Amino acid sequence: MDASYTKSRLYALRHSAAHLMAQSVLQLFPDAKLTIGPPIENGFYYDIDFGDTKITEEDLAKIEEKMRENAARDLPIVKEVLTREEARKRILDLKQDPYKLELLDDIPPEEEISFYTQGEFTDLCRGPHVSRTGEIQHFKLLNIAGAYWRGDERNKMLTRLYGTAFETKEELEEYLHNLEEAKKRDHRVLGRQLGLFMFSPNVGSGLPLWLPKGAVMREVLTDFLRQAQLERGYQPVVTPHVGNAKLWEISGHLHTYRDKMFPIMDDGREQFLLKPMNCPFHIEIYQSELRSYRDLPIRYAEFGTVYRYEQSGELAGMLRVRGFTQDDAHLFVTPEQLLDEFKGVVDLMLVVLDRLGLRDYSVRVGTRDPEDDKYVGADENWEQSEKAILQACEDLGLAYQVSPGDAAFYGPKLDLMIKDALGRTWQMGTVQVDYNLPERFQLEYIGEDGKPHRPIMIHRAPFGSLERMIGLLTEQYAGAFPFWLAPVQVAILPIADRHIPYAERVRAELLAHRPGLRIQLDDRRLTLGKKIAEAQSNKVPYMLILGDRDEEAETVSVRSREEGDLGGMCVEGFAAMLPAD
RNA sequence: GCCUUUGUAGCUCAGAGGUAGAGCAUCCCCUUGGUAAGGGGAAGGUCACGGGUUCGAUUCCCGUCAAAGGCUCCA
Repeated sequence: MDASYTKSRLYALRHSAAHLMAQSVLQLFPDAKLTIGPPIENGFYYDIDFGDTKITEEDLAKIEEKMRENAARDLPIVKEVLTREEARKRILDLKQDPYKLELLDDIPPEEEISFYTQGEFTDLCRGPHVSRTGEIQHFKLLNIAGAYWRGDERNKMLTRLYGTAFETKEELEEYLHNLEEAKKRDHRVLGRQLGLFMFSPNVGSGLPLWLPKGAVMREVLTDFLRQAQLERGYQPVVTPHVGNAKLWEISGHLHTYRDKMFPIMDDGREQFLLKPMNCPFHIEIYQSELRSYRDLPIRYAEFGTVYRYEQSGELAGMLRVRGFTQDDAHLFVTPEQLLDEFKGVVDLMLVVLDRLGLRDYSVRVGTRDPEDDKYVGADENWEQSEKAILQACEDLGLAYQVSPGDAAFYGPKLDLMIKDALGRTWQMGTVQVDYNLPERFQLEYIGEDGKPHRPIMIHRAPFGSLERMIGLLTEQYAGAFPFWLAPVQVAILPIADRHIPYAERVRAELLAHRPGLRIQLDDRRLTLGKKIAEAQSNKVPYMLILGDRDEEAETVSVRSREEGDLGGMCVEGFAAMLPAD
């Protein structure tokens, strides 16, 4: 949230709406305990402990009704500053312990302690608020969710009530309308409509099945990246989906990552794991020979499918699945090469983003959370690698934000973050510096001095995963993919059966001009309008309509997805007007 | 995993304590057509699965599975 929002009247209005909701909740459920209730990007929420009472959507409607009554009372909202002792007493009087007392204890000594009161309702709160409840006119409660106290799953689960509020009725209605519109761009809806991918309960939760058109998109994307990587000195490798559990014991995954892995397979002699990451395999390849400093950097790339046993409640269409293909690579570099190689990777990521037409992304540098002990490796290595990442960002002029606690357990990283149709942020591409695995696997190269040295690893995936990337691209483009990515690029629509032979000729000629062009010839006996409607809803970039007139003149009638009827032209002319790639 | 919600034909959805309907898609027939859906007919459902209440459950209750929105965690 940017500063202009947090200082805006809208922000205060939503904050006050949260209070209005809390007031109404206490009228209906006097034993409820309030915790925190802030404004958020598109509205507000309040986390409330309802004890053993289950809150349902019917209650939400009642609460909203009560809110309208309290707004109509047009109560003044009054601020009051208390001392810490007075505040403690007030909270106990209001029966809002223990949560509010905990919050009170967190307020630093130099900060003032304020309460806001409207009618019989008083809440510990930093403010600011609007001046009267009557100002809160255009709001709606949206949904109920569970949320852990202080965001920690070891704590009690509270009930979170979400709502939104706006200055005007029009803005509220527009927001609700946009929510509906966003649902139409949902990749799960479009994925089915466009025949890209599916899930089947018979296969398993979070395990996608790629349909022919989605599989084509995967190939287009991998071909593109494979080429870009070849140009940058990457070498392809291929490794299995399963491997001996010992590998992950050495890597530390079994210790740190166990609950994210599918259960161990045990044949009584050996134990195997479905790989959650490709790194140990690439490391084995690195170690298959004695390496010289002259060999480095080594860049092993693999479109590797990995399996992670994500919590069931976390799965989200293609954006979070349990089996996915990373456009993975591991770079083995000397300390002197680290910065340049890191920059090279980020540069490749920017090329990829540009190609995909993704402009609206943010860069997050994930560093260690000093409070957390999940991280492995020496402090000086962490410091060095965090420094290298920040240096690379500076050198490349990237706008980034540092996010403590978002590092991988083995090293800091740089992530590309992109929003989906519903405004949720997802991590896409990632680059991670790793001193830990080289240590654990005792990786070495022989340096100029003839002595063994330890390389540094860089893990990186510009797409992140094909699943997430294609899911996200589907939402970004609302299914109308750019020409080079469209699963079907040209639909040939003969008007009547007698035009099919001509359609076949046109297809052959078009392929001669543009080898590999993805053409679909619709030779079904349907009306032209029907064929166009179908091709249009499948978002095919170009349609070629072929009837008597075209056959006679040796032309094709072109219809574009965006611009409609473009008129007749010869096949060569059409081939020439197609986008270059 | 936890909280809330949902699960009816391939898809989108309607329905009610007494044994289920529409549109689209599918199949057949007619239509050979010029820029977003020609006409007619047929077929298609253990109402997610398993228990319970009831004379009777797809409908009410419990459990399981799956999905959605959150929370915690990650490409």
